[in-house]
Amino acid sequence: MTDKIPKPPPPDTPDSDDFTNQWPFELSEYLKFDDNQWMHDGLESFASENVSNQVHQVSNAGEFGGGSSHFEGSSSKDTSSGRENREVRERVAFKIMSEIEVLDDGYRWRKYGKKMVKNSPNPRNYYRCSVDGCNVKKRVERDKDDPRYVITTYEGNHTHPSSS
DNA sequence: CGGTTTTGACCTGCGC
DNA sequence: GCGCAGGTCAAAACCG
Repeated sequence: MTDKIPKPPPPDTPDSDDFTNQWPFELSEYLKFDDNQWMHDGLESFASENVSNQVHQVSNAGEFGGGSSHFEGSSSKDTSSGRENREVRERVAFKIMSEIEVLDDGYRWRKYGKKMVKNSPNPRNYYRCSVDGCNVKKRVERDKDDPRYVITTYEGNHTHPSSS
């Protein structure tokens, strides 16, 4: 990771406006927006089974900053068994056509785990923001149907300015 | 030297 | 109650 490669859309940041102005363009330069999509509800099912049939389109960069990416899929577990409902971590997943799995999005990610999913012959990588105080997590997995596609799932939002 | 990566083990939740 | 799948942590190795 030394090259300044385009990066996928960040989960959510106060500077989302800044991202909105750079990533969509850079991405299209290195990657192909053939079927990228947004998901928030069927994310799990999406990345687990039909990784190319649902979700929304991401042609609108304005959605990033204007619509504020506040996607939350799990937030209905507080009165189930006395379990506290910790902060609602927004989950955003993207499917992009790229040979690179982890793109430089301006943040430093530390890989903390790798797992082999049953539904895919490809392993799933788990990354975490190495910045202290920033508990953002990133999950990267290769599409089982299209190995040329990479599914990146962001969890949480950065609480610090991006480098660069 | 610091930070990061890597791999295996461990833990938790859910399903049957 | 046990098994499976997914997710996370930790110790060692490696890189710049």
